[in-house]
Amino acid sequence: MKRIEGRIGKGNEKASVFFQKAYRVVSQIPKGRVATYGDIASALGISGGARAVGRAMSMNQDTRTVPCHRVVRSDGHVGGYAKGFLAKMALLKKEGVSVDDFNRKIIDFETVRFKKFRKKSRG
DNA sequence: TGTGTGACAAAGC
DNA sequence: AGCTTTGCCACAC
Repeated sequence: MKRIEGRIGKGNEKASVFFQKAYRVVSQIPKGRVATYGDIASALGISGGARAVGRAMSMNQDTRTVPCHRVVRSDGHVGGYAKGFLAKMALLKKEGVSVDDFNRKIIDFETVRFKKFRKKSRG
């Protein structure tokens, strides 16, 4: 966990353990795939704590350490982004995820949806 | 200890 | 199909 711990320290020293775990789960999302806040929360062990996850994402300023842009809403909406949903859609499209610029929603959401999270990074 | 907030989620109209 | 309301969690004051 120290790996991320150091990264988070980059202006986010207030990050709690819960946040660090959230970042770790999000970082598990492979390229070209997306996940929902609820799934992230569930992976962390808190079902219904989607909002808490959202907070963790918002708190994260290092978009390079954590691919928070791969986290979208359960309804397929791209959701928000520290840099703006525009940047979020751009990143997703660059990775191969089809996004609707008009409705700002993920195309084939259920297809690119990644929910094969693991509780421990040890595999 | 209690209240307010936020990149959410599900239900109701 | 779209908006509004309520519920949830963890954090900050």
